[in-house]
Amino acid sequence: MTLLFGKYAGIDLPALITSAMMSSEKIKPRTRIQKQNTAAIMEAALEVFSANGFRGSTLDQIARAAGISKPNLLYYFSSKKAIHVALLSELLDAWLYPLREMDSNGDPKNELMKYMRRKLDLSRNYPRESRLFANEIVQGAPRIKKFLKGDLKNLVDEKAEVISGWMDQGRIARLNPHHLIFSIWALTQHYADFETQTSSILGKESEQIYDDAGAFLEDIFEKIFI
Amino acid sequence: MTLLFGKYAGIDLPALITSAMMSSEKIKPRTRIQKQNTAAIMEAALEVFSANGFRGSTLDQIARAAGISKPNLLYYFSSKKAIHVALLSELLDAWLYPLREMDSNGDPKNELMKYMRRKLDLSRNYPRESRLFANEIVQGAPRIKKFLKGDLKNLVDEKAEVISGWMDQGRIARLNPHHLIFSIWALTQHYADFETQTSSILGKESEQIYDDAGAFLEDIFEKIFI
DNA sequence: AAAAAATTTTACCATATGGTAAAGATAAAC
DNA sequence: GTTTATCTTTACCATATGGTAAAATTTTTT
Repeated sequence: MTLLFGKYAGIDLPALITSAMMSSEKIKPRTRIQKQNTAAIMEAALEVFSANGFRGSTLDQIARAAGISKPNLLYYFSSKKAIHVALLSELLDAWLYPLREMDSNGDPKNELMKYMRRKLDLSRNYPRESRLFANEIVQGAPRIKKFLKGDLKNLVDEKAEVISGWMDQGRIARLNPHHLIFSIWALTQHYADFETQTSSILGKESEQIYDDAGAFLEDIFEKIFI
Repeated sequence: MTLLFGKYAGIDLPALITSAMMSSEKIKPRTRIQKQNTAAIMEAALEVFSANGFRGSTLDQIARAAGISKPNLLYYFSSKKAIHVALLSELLDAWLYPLREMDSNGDPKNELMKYMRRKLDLSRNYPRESRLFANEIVQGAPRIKKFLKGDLKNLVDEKAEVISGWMDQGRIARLNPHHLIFSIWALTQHYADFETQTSSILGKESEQIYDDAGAFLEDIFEKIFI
């Protein structure tokens, strides 16, 4: 089950699903078969793209994973690129959500901790989505540069402003607010994106690693915010 | 200039270069031409692989970047895979180096800070190497799993033991030592691997970003270690 | 049940790509 | 200067891959 068609760290996201579908290829699947097949394709594409990157993935792989033939797949999406774009645009909306939720009227430390926990939950529950994103960024974000410089930059700037305000009021330690946000991203996404590495080193179950990571991140951010 | 053929965050690494060359295709380039061409190929391959991943890169691209023909490239390396493996095995030795340098007899906070600074320097001075590594890990580390579970795990376990000792002695805050090491990796590599993202958001020069990142990381680790 | 619309399959195709064979050209050794 | 070893180019090839056309099938509508 992909992020967008399901729940999202415990929160329903019907609005996001709708907006995502609009930007997808077929403007809103009508029939039962269309709904079923596009969902299967998206799920398969997430699996394949997140594991192999865009160029490392083939239409045959995706079609096989979706349980349909390649020409049939191309009946639903006009090209390989179109599937990738559809997946990413779904993801991006969802990716912004937890940061958007950060409440300027809430308790600063509490709000930041909540954001950190949500991001870690995303890594834990949606590692494939995280890796899809990571693959795209590491390779220069050819398809989502506009998003990075637009919606993402705007939101981050806005929230950095909020955090900066909290710092001015002395309610939280003075730090570079942009880099503080980056640090939350880096520390949480690392567990999804570099899972192969952490699990190779720790030799533990994924669940145990995330529990330990959660405790560790609580510990250090507790100190950082003071 | 690649990491291995040059300097390494200010430190000469002749030993690493030698050991890396041994594991390369042609067991030690003899002639002037061989030396020149293998160097050009490695440099070109680093550029291309780090930007596009393994499957996203073509021999034609690498050959063009190296200024030679594809068949000529294959005179020096038996396959695409061989170039990739040669690049990675060069990198891995160098990658371990700063952690190996962490001295159990030094001052704990000082040693950890030094390690953090070196890792950030690596991101700053060798972002392509960092992205080559990131590409490989994100996609499940098909070619270096053995390294992760072997040399890397051993070294990390050993150093985690050292850090744990420091914590036992109360010379540094009690934290999960493995995750502490991961946090240094995550926070420093993020600036190389996700450079597209950070620069899109900040809209600043890379040098400025790294200066700010350095100051930020000093700030937070100062707190974390207490 | 017939007609219309939607879906799936079969049979292809053009291009890209990793790789090879062998002849030709250079450079090094004697 | 000739021989030998190294290096480079030309001409290929087999396979993989993204994508298309059109017939065949299934589903929906009337």
